[in-house]
This record gives sequence, structure tokens and C-alpha cells, in this order.
Amino acid sequence: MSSDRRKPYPFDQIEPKWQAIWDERQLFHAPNPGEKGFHPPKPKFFVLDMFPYPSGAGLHVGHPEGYTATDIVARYKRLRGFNVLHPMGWDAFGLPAEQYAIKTGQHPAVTTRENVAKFKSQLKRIGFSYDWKREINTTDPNYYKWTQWIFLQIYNSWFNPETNRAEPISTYRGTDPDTVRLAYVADVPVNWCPELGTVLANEEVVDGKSEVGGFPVVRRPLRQWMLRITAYAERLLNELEGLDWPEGIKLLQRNWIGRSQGAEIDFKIENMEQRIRVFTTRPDTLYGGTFLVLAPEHSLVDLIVTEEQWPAVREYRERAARKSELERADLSKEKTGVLTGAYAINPATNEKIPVWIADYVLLGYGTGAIGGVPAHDERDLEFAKKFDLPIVIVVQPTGDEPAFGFTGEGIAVNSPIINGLTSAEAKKKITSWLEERGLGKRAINYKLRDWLFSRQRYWGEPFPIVWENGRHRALQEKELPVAPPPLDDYKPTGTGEPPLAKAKEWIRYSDKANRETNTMPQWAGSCWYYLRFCDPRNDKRFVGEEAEHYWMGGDKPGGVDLYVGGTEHAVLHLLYSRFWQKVLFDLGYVSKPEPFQRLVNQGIILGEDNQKMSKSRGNIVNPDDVIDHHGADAFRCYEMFMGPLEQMKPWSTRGVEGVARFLARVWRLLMTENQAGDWELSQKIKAVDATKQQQKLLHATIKKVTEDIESFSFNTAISQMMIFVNAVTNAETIPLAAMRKFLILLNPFAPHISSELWERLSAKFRDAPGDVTQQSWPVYDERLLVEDEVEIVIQINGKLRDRVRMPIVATEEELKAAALANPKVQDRIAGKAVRNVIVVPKKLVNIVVT
RNA sequence: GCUCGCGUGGCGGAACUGGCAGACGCGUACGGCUCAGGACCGUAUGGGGCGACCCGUGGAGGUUCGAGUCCUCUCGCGAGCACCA
Repeated sequence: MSSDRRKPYPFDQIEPKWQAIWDERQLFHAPNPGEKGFHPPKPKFFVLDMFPYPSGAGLHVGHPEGYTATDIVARYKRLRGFNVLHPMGWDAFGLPAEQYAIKTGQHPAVTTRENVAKFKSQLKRIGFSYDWKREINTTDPNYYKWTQWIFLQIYNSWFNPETNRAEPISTYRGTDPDTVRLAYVADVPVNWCPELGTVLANEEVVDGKSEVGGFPVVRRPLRQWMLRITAYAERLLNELEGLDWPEGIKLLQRNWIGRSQGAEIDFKIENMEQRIRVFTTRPDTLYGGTFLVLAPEHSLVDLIVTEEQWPAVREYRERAARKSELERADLSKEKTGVLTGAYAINPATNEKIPVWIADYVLLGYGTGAIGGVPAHDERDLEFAKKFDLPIVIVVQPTGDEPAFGFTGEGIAVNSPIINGLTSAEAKKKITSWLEERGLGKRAINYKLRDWLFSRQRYWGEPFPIVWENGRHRALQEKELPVAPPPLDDYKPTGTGEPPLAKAKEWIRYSDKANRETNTMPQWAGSCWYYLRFCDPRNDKRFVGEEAEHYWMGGDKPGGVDLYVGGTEHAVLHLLYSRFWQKVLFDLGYVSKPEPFQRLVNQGIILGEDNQKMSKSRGNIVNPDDVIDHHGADAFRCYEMFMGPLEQMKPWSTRGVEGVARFLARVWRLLMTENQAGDWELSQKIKAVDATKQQQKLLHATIKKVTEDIESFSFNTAISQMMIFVNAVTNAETIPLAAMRKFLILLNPFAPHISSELWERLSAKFRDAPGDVTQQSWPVYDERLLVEDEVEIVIQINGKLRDRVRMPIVATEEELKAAALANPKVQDRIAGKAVRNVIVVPKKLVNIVVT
């Protein structure tokens, strides 16, 4: 007696069989222009997954959700005659491999190789139709050579505000190009994570902790490489407009970029030459400004602070510096601050107002200084109350809310030159007034900060930069790639000096020059990988011109036609790669300013207990187990049948059984088991015409599945196929041609079983040459879908009372007459007045009575 | 606190521009077939009532001949931002 249960159909045999065939025949390889097998008339379709970081834990059920969706689309588009680019690769630089190396001494490259092999075999088991000839790995020198090359293009260019685009640094006419490069070095307060021994980008810090690992992050000044992404703030914001992305993601990016419009106003300091510049979105409240506040770190503080205030200021600054980001941002705490002892002049009122420092003002935003308008700003009000500062009302609400503490728009009061104007008008007028006097100007501010681009890590791309006499200098293209040095000890130094600094020989570039020892962040490789997929083996260029033009759409709309991934990259990868794409576009290297035309986010898959899957909860579902039990086709179909792709939804073991049962029914529809226990083709299959009803259902199914794939409603597409199979199951004879069409519809969802059944049909009937993957997508005939009769709903006062079958050609008058003559209606409306009869052709009649 | 998104049976979810609420699947019940095997097949399945009928899409209003769908308010859940001047 065998312990393993008999399989409802032999997926364990047919799935490996077809995977091997696909591999061997390179069936899913997409030829590039000029290559063998390339057909110019075929339209292109670029469908991309967010490539994974190959972790040691292997694939979890969340990964294949998006991958299955894109695979269905890829297979569908091929059947529709597209040349489909559907690639996969590995985003393999990153912390886990490095931390494993620190623990065990095993080189990250070895760990990466092992993990990639594991991921790849898991993906292959699911039957994804990737073009494996295009596989890329960000840690491959042939790949990161070009990541470094792109960095050099960024380094060697600047953003020309007049043309609003990046240009080669040679076009810069100023004295020091290093001040305008898109990649530059700056001493900035950075997010330093002691536990990880590295700095992190703003985007990588969540609630004062590292996104990876959740370790505390503190502010610390360090000299770091930055990328001038802020130069692109406006374009990154505006060009979101034309993208077919979920509104939620667009909104996240808009908020992250955080554009606000207002004015910069200069305040004279009493008895000093310097002026304090503040940024405000409400210049119309200038008359209500009764104090100024500078960020504690503001550079003017040293100059303006008075002798007697020095001790207090120094102490306050030290305390602020010691605070973590989290403590500083704690909203529940009371406002703090100290007087500098200096006074400024409000340019509108000419009054003397005190200058304070307080940590609620951030150095990083605006000018690092604000004008305090306590009557119309919550924070300023809180501050003014705490320190007993004057409060002057200058905006009168138009509603009946109190003016005190009113932060909305209203009418200007107590403001001589703008009295009576609406806030919008007042803003314009006061700003012009300031501009005329050289006291201020219109200004736009962004929350977006420049991208902190260096990391103190081993397992990342080294910068193609050397230092000589304290100045940085780019390497030549021919010196790429710059490989990381071999090291025995990968540990962070803890001082902020990168581990590469330990490689004494590697650092020494020449007698005079040393190599840069920072590495690039993990995002670097993923910023442009979609471009490399177009031409992954090119050793002359990061992507061949013709290949880029073809796959990214050239002058036609497109780019990556479909990009599927999680929302977690909304302000990280998706913002960074848009930025790189724009730089490359400006410099003439690529044909599109935006990389991803259409973006779809898959929702998270929860555990069976409705909780987030996690090791500690013990609710993780392993795809390998599911495939062992039910096969890859059932796994794929269940991932899609669970519910809408974008939605968060829980895993259900029972649910998998349901779809597995469906596939088994498909199998048994065409196959029967003989005495010996072998599967053979069912005798019920005949090369006969389908019945009228079968024909109608088939065409309804073609229509529904086609439309549902186009609209990403994979769950309802599967429902419709279930309805079809349920209906055909009881038929005496099974019409061959209809089943052929059905198998093509099923193929994108369940490629193995549909391939096998197709082949078995071909062995007997020889009516359709080739594999199912080589067929073309069925077309439905609208004429077959129209009914002769329809069911008309009869309502009285909007409530369902009866249904009658009527010819589809029935006129409104006929429908109305039939409804009124209906016995149930007669009973109900007896003695009542019919006030109105609404007729919706082919649908319903609604009788309105009193 | 602010900004988005979402609330439909015992469960996952269907329902195109307002037009038969609950497709499909799970679960459950009964029946069949069987070596009672957690396999397979069939039938039923929103709630209430013996019944004709009545009630039902988080809650309260509104628009409409007609609302799960549109509008207003409200409650709950999820996500994002969080002193951004």
C-alpha cells in the first residue's frame, strides 16, 4: 500500500515534462530587432515584475502572486500575436548576504549564487514563461559595470535651470562645476544607523528606525555622496500625470515630493548686516508675524546670539542634537525653545520682533527659519502661548468660526496694504509688494530631499571615483567595472569609515590618488534594470540603441507596458528609477522620459489566520508544499482566484482544493481511466459541432475571459471557465473544436494541463498542428451571444414581483402591455391607480402605483 | 491630527454606464456510488415565517420610478504622512 494519496490527475508528471520542453525549445525567448526569428510587423509588449532580492528563505506565496498575473498577461499577449518581453533577474546586492558573510566568513557572492539557484528553481517549478536568456544579476560585473557607467553620466552632468534638464557638465559656465554636478559630495546631517554601521536615505528610515531590521537611526554629520534628485522635483511631480498608475501611488509620490508654493521673505536683524530668510505659504499673514524661529542648527545662530543668551542656546542645541529623530518628532510633547537675544524687523509692520530657536523648526525644510504667526498657525500658537508672545489676528474667516487660531483662508484684516482682500489675492499683492522692495520673492518648496547615495557597506557597487588632493575625480569608462576588493573581514568599522577602507592595496589607485571607499545603495541596480533587460548581453553599451528604442516604445506610447509589484516601493525604487530615466533621457541615451507606463500593485497575501505572514506567527505558506500537493497549475489558479489582484486577502488551504478540483474536472472531461489504471482520451470527444447552447456558452466564455484578462479580473475569468466546464461535464458528446478553444483560454492560467491535454487531443485527431502555446487566441462572435428571448423583470414600485420571458424584439408597448396583463400584477394593483410605467428595453418594467 | 482606500451570507468574493443582490469557489446538510476513503457524482443552502409574504449590502438621512452603486453626515477597519511653516 502506498502512503501517498493517488493524485486526482497526474500533474506531478506533466508539469516537469512541459517545463523541460519549454526550456529546451526556448519557447519564450523574445528576439530583438535584427535577431533570428524577429518579425517586424509584430507589436511589442514589455511586461515586467519587480525582480526579487534572492534571500536565503526562498520564495514565499506573496512573490508569485504578481508573477502569476504578469505571466498570464505575457502568455495571453503571445497568443494574441505580440512579441512579448517577459524577463526575470536578481536584485542581489544587499544587506542580508553581507550580514551572513560577517557571521560565517562566506563571501556574499557565494551566498548570492546559492540563493539565486534556489529562487530560480522555485520559479521554474511554477511554470513561468520567462525569457531566461535575458536573466540578469545586479552583482554580476557585466551588469554593475553599467550601473557604474550610469553613475558617471550623472556625475558628469548638471541640471540647467534654463533648459530645465540635465546637460553635460561641459556646458556649465560657472567657476566650480563641483557645486552643480548631479552627483556631489556634501557634509550633511545624515541618518546614521549604528547597528547596521551605515547611513540610510530618508526613504529607508521609517519612524526613526531602519526600514531593514528596525534598528534606531540617529542624526550625524558625515561627508556623503548625494544625487541631486531635487532638481527634478517639478518634473517628477508633473509627469506623474500621464502615467497609468494607481491613484494611491501617485498620491504617495506627490506627497513625498511635497510641493508647496509661497514666498521667501527677508527679515532684517537689528544692528546687523545679515538678514534672516524665512519661507512661508501664507505671506498674507505677514502682519501677524510677532516672532521668528530658527532651527537650532541654523548657521546664523552663531552670529546673532547675544552674550547673555549663549549658555542657554548652547545647552539647547546640545540637547537637540542628542535627541533621536523619533523624540524630536514627538508631537505630544510640549514646545520648547530659547531666545537668541537678537531682534528682527517685520518688514510689513516695521516692528521689532524677537528671534528664537526651537526644535520644531527643521533645518532641512524651506530656509530652516520661520516667521511665527500665532493667530493663524497651530504650532506657532502653541509656542506663543508657552512663551507668552503677542498674538495678532490678521485673517477673518468668512464662516462663523473664531478668527483666533484660524488656519484656513479668509479675508485679510489689520494688514493695511491688503485689508479686505481674500487670502489668495492678499498673497499675490503682498508678495509683489515685497518683491518691489527687494524684501522677498515668490518661492516654491519641496519636501523632497537630495538622495543620499553612499553606504558604508561591502556588498554594493564601488563608486568609479578616486580622490586626489582632497578632490574627487571620475574614472574613465575603460576602467570599468570597478570590482569590490577581496576582504577577510566584512564587518563595519563602526566609525563611519566603510569596510572597503580595510583593503589597503585596493584603495591605492596611484601614487597620488586613492579610491572612494563608499558603495552605492541597493537601489542603484534596480534603477535601470528594465533597460538592461532589453539587451542584457551588450558589452558595448548599457543597452543597445535599437533594442531600447524597440522595447521601450521609441516614439510610440509605451515604455514598460505593464509593471506589477508591491506598494512598498512607492517612494523608493519607483521614484529613484523615474529620476535616473529622466537623466538618461535628458542626456539622449533613452527614448522615453518615463520608464513605466502602466503600474499595478498586487495586494498582500495574509496567512490563513488573517494575519500578516511571519515566522513568529507560524502562518507562512510555502509554495513548494502547495505544488507538491496540488500542482503548479492549481497553485497559479488559486493565487488568481482568491480575489482581485490589488486587494489584501487571506490564504485558504480549502480554497486551493477548490481550484485543484476544477482542474481535475477539466482533466476528467477529456480523459478517462482504463482498467489498467492508465489515463486515456475519453470516447465522448467527437469532431462534431457544439450544440447551440454550448456554442453560446463557449463564446460568452471567450468574451469574458478576454475582457477579464485585459482588466486584471483574473478571479472572474476563472469563475467563467468553471461555469463552462460545469456545463460541458454532463454532455453526452464533447465537441472537439470547442474544447480546443477552451484549452487556449485556459492556457495562460494553467499552462501545463492545457498543454498536455492539447497534445493528447492532437495525438488522436491531428486537426491542429503545434502546441497550445503556438495557437492564436480565440475570437468570439457577438452574433452567437444574442438571445432570441430575454427574461423581463416586472417590478411594482421598484420591488420585484415576477419575471416573464419575452422575445428580444418586443417593443416597449408590448412589454408594458404584458406587464400590466400579468396575473400577479393584476392582483396587486387591483383598486389602485397606475401613475407611471417605466420600461427599460430587454431588462424590466416598473409599474408605479399609489 | 491630516490625506487616501475599504465595509456585501458562516468564509474568499460576484454584480458593465443606477435596473433580478449574493455569480464562482469554500464550508454545511441530505442523497448516490463505494473497501464509510478527508475520493467522486447529484440536490439544497442570505435571514425570518407553516404560509401568501416580509426583511436584507456597517449605521442614519437624501436624490430617483428604481440605490450595494450617486450625495450628506456618522461609525468601524486598513494604509500613508506626521511639527513640512
